[in-house]
Amino acid sequence: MLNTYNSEDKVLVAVDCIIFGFDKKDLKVLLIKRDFEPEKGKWSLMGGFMKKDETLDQAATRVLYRLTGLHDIYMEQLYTFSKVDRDPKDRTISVAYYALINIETHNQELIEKSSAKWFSIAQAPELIFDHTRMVEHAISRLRSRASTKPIGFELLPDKFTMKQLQELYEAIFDKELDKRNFINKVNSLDILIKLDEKDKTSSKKGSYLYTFDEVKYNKKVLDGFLFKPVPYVLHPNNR
Amino acid sequence: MLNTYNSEDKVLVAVDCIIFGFDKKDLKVLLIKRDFEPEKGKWSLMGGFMKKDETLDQAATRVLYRLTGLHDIYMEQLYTFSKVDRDPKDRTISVAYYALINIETHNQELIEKSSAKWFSIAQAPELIFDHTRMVEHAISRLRSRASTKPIGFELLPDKFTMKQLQELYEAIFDKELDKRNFINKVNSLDILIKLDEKDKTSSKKGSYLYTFDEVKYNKKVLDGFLFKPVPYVLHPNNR
DNA sequence: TCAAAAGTGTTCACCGTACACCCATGG
DNA sequence: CCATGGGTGTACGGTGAACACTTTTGA
Repeated sequence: MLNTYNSEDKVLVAVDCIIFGFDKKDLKVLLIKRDFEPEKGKWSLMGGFMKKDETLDQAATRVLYRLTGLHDIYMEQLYTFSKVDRDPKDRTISVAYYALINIETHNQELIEKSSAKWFSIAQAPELIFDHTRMVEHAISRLRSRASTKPIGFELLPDKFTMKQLQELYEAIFDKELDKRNFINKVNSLDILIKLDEKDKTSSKKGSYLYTFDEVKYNKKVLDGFLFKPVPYVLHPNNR
Repeated sequence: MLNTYNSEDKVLVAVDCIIFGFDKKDLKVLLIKRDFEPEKGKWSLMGGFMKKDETLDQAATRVLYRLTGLHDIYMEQLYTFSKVDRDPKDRTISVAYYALINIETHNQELIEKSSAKWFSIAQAPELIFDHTRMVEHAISRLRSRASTKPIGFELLPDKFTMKQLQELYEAIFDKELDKRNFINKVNSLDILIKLDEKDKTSSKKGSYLYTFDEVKYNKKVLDGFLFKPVPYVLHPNNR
């Protein structure tokens, strides 16, 4: 019988998190030096195993909290990796999640305690198992998301300059953008609030600070701006 | 210790397949009437459990073959569902796959033996567990794929008319399209071969049959048409 | 000869892109 | 007063969307 619940086929389900941050001009990933076997001493993504009484989202949230001390992180399931020998110690599958955090707000102590470190994407070391593929996958996803929705506010401080926002997009797409076109585009979206404050750290004139207007943004998402993301709903009257 | 390989947390990993087909003017899903517990007698997706010595892709391929008798099916991993009580019998997680098949080529006997049936999307019955959500998710993904790559040739017979191709897109997006714009667009992609044959079943004049030009298509995918799908590769010199 | 489906082009609005100069200020 | 980064507008080409009439042929 093919549909039996055969407990011999039970496996461990790992959750691995690709944690993105942005600092100055660089898109970064948070990696840890493993202090346990297998592959002790090598760099890897932050991960853990899903417990029998939690969902994958809960497991990912738990892992992220353990490393960063942050709740309410922007997080999304990516893909499930299942090569039979991906983990030499035991048969596992791993569900990859990616997360976007403001690099200034996380808990520095926790990170040090976990021997974690931020790496610029281009300078990331080789990772254990299939973790390098996971990071590549996450960057692709981050790019396609950033093309359709204004992502990235999660990665910046509350107040930021247009320059910073532009540099973030340049880092995500690894491509230089035209200043005027970028600003025109962002302004046409009408989701930023221009503050009266200026940031004078990088020039004599100073540049205006902006914040993200969540109310307008949420309204736009519902109305479907950029693409219209028509979700398909079956049995809409019966949910 | 948080990173232990604790075998108490091992779970069964299901694979559920959303199998799409296209017939006349309707996008369809293949569903089975369960002849086993739990939820015996109800409609569900075709599924099975991943074995300890196979990958998820292999499990999905096996499940699809069991139901359709087909190899080399277009298939893609969708998302992993993990609500703790999603399956009342035992703790499981389920990795959803969607597949596109030509509705004329599958093995009719196998389908009947599995008490499976094709349903138009709009008339699909309520499904067990979280399967309805899986189908919704699959349709959303199918739409976003169909917006970026010409998908759909998998769903049509080898030779097809422009009308059929248009009706397929209309079914996927649940939206009427303009005949002239559609044809112009498809022709500008330059991935079809116009045959000398005509299909006379639906009109006196007859309409030309086309086939999909795989060589040109693959070349275009590599060159990146529509979107440029810049995949991100870490350590490109070291793979 | 006529009903029924197939086939075929043009116009217009909008969006993405390329591109260069003046402004404000602290040192 | 000048060097440094900040801020601003326009012109052009290409793409997506709207739109209607002629052709073929079997009944």
